[in-house]
Amino acid sequence: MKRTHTCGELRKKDTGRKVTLMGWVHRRRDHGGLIFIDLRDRDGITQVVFNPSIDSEVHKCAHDLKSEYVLSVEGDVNLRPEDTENPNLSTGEIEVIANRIDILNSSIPLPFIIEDDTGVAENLRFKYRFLDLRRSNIQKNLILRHRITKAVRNFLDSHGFIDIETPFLTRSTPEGARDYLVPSRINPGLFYALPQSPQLFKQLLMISGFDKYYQIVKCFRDEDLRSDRQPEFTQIDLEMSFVDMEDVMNLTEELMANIFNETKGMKIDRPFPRLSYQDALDRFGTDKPDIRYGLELKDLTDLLTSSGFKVFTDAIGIGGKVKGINAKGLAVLSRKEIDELIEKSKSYGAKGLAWMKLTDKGIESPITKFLSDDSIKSISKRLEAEKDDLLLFVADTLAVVTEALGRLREDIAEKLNLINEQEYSFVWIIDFPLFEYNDDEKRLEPMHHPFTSPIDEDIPFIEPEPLKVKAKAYDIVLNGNEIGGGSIRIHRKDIQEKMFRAINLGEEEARTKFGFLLDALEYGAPPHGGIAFGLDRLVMIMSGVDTIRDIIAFPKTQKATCLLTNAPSDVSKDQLKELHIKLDIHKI
RNA sequence: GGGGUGGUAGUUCAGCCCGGUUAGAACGCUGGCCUGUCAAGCCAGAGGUCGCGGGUUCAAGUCCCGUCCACCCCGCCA
Repeated sequence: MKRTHTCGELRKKDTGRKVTLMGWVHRRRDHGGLIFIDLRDRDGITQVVFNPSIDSEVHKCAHDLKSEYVLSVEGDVNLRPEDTENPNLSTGEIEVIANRIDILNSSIPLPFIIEDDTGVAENLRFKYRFLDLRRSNIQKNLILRHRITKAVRNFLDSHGFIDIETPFLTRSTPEGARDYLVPSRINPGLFYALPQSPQLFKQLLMISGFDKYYQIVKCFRDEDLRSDRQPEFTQIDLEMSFVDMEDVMNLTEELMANIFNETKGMKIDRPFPRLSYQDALDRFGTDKPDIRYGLELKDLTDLLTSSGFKVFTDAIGIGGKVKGINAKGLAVLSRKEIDELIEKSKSYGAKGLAWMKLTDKGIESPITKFLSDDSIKSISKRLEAEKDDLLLFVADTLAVVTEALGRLREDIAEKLNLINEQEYSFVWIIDFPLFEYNDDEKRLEPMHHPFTSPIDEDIPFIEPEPLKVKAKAYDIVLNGNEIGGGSIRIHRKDIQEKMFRAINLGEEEARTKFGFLLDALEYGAPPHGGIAFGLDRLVMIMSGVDTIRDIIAFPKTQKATCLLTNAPSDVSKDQLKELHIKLDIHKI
């Protein structure tokens, strides 16, 4: 009992061969006489024909087959009769005339049909994920994922990187996301934390002299979920010694080009364009811009300081800004559609959205009466407005204007169909500030993480003017998704201490939390830096799906539960006792 | 923690605004007919805790309140 071929393999040239196929009954078409079975495995579908005049016993057996029965079928490869070929199947020129059938297993009726374009609710799919994963488009995604990680390993191996595992049971770190904790049975009252990333370990490996390290590794963050965020996710993590930013960025570009070439046969243009953090915000309203389309934000503040429109002048008066975008050709929008845009802008934090239509009848707008002809002209010029365009304006604090217009820009790109789904457009974001001010907690925080190196010439300003200091950090953005980020690290103890002082991390606290790193920095730490990529997001984009749940075999729901296994679950009193844990749950 | 969408047959949905007959459709399932289909076709049939709890009413799938689940978003995610 051995299969000779998979269900996606047989072609015209195999005509006449005796073959054995194994797979699942995908579909049955019973004509009373002839019975057709689509036999499916992960490789494809082959039509099997049961003809009563060839073997009545086998034909009778085929009569009882149901969806998802598992079969072994022996038969002859037959060139399909003229006009019965199926161009939708890779095996569509042939069929297998069965002369023997073994039912390897039966199946009870399914909760849903196994088909690519399923309309089935996700909660049902996740409860029966083992059936959901039989769908070929999900299998395709996971196979692409496999090919991507294989390409990554081949590439990094050939460039001298060594795959080293780092612990999952490690210590909690003070900053960053909430940790997943694991109680220690042997050390009552103490906890491990699952790593949010292998950051500190990979730096230690550099200090150990491994020079080039990589790992494709699970990371854990106990934060709320989104369509592109799961509590456990996978990073392609790498670190190199004796390098500067250019080396890491160059290697990254080569790696990405290699992945696309190996898995999709696509050439990726290099070098990737670069945007400073500030330019990204100014021009696109986000630090992860989708640069497949224009629709850039333009600052109009200088043109409107003395306009007669109170909404604009009031915002400018308190130090705010007025910015606009040109929704090319959208003057056709109805009043109702514009109202929808206004509603959207409000949900993005703006107080309102001013607009101006350029029609063949002239300018149509509720605000022109407050503006002089000159300022209308200069606004139009700056936004490169032409007939049929729709101009949109937001006036508020810079942060609100940026956020609202940045997100409106994405909505409009979608409305205007400006997004080419076949295009993959990388961009580097650089020149990040080293620190940002946390308004809620009234303190300075590292923008990236506390081990990020400042640029050399800014080192003297770390303490006197920390917000002016730029970091040796870089994010890589693909089609509007942040897919990776990294930095050159601090390798000198004195600078690391300055950094901790700047974020008000006391010497004692720093010692407790990172003493091992500070110690290690004193024993000849080489200059080093690296980057980590979100594998799930990369695979999601390359698969053309819009949630990472579709490229993870067993994903969790938005409440971080697994509908298949029902995790998380109760544990026994004994288990808790052994861990010295008492529950204290506040019910409403 | 907050805002939004959805939950009716195994599945996908209609019915809900405007309460009132036996809650419908398609697909799937079961049985029958059928020798070139590939979403096979034709005929017949079975199948419902209208998410759950409470309220209003002569009467609730439909109105009101609460709650659970899934999804989208904000906060959060160095």
